[in-house]
Amino acid sequence: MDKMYKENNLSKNQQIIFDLIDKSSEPLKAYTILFSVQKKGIKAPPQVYRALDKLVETGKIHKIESKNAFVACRNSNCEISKATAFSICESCEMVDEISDAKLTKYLTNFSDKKGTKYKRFNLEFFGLCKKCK
Amino acid sequence: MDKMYKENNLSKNQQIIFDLIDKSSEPLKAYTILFSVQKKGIKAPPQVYRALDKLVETGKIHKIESKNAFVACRNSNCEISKATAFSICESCEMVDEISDAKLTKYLTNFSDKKGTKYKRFNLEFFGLCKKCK
DNA sequence: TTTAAAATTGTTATAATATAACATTATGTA
DNA sequence: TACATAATGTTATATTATAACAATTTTAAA
Repeated sequence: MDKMYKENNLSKNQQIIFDLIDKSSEPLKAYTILFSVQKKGIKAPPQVYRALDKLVETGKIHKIESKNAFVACRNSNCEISKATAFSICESCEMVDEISDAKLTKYLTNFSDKKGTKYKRFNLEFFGLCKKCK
Repeated sequence: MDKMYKENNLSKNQQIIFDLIDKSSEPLKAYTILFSVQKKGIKAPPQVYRALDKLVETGKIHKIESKNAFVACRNSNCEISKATAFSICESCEMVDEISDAKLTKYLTNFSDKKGTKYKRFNLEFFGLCKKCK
């Protein structure tokens, strides 16, 4: 097969899975992804999980830990997932990535009582979205 | 059996499982808990998960979402888990609950660009703990 | 341009995490 | 008491994730 993934940095499976997540209006779970991409030849869980791992690692997607689901990164400032924040609707399950420079700065600079700073954080806010209120 | 759990508000299984988590120096996973309490008559996953659910609901423990593991609440100010923050060591897996009034206030009052406030948040900081640095 | 290392893929099996469903017993309260 | 609610016990199964190994593709260095 011709060098299929030179100009961008995603491999075939990574691209297929990223496109799916990127187009989705809601977080996608690994097995939902698996079922969706079986017609494209991705047939087994490890293929999905490996692509997901790589996409998380490179900051193209984020894992919503409380939901075991994945969303495309919408925040060019999250610096490869060192500083992620999300709002999650408890009713409709909608997830939005929060891009708030002040919040990022506050948390990135946060140090605990012993003066320890952290390399990375993940913040999940829960409530009702506009629609569900 | 005599009313075994009147004076406190935990049932037998809940108490057994809470005690185990409370004494642990590290987050415990559901199946680790299951193996530990089998000699006490708790034999099946649903018994563990039900107790965990209740303990989370009542704020006695918290779930560390990035690890699928549980720690006892060390922060009387988290108000039944409406405002939780943890520091997590990426090397030794140690988890500490952060009790920081300013941080709690900042995040509790946080509203996004549309002015939406949230009911609850969970924040996980990652880095190296004192020992591992 | 070979060629070797690294990354990616394909595949089977299985591990780890979590819940459904239903019967039974214990507890709190009218 | 007696009823409702909460908790328990049990079996089965659903969901999420990784181990292990073989093969292919890509990258980059010699």
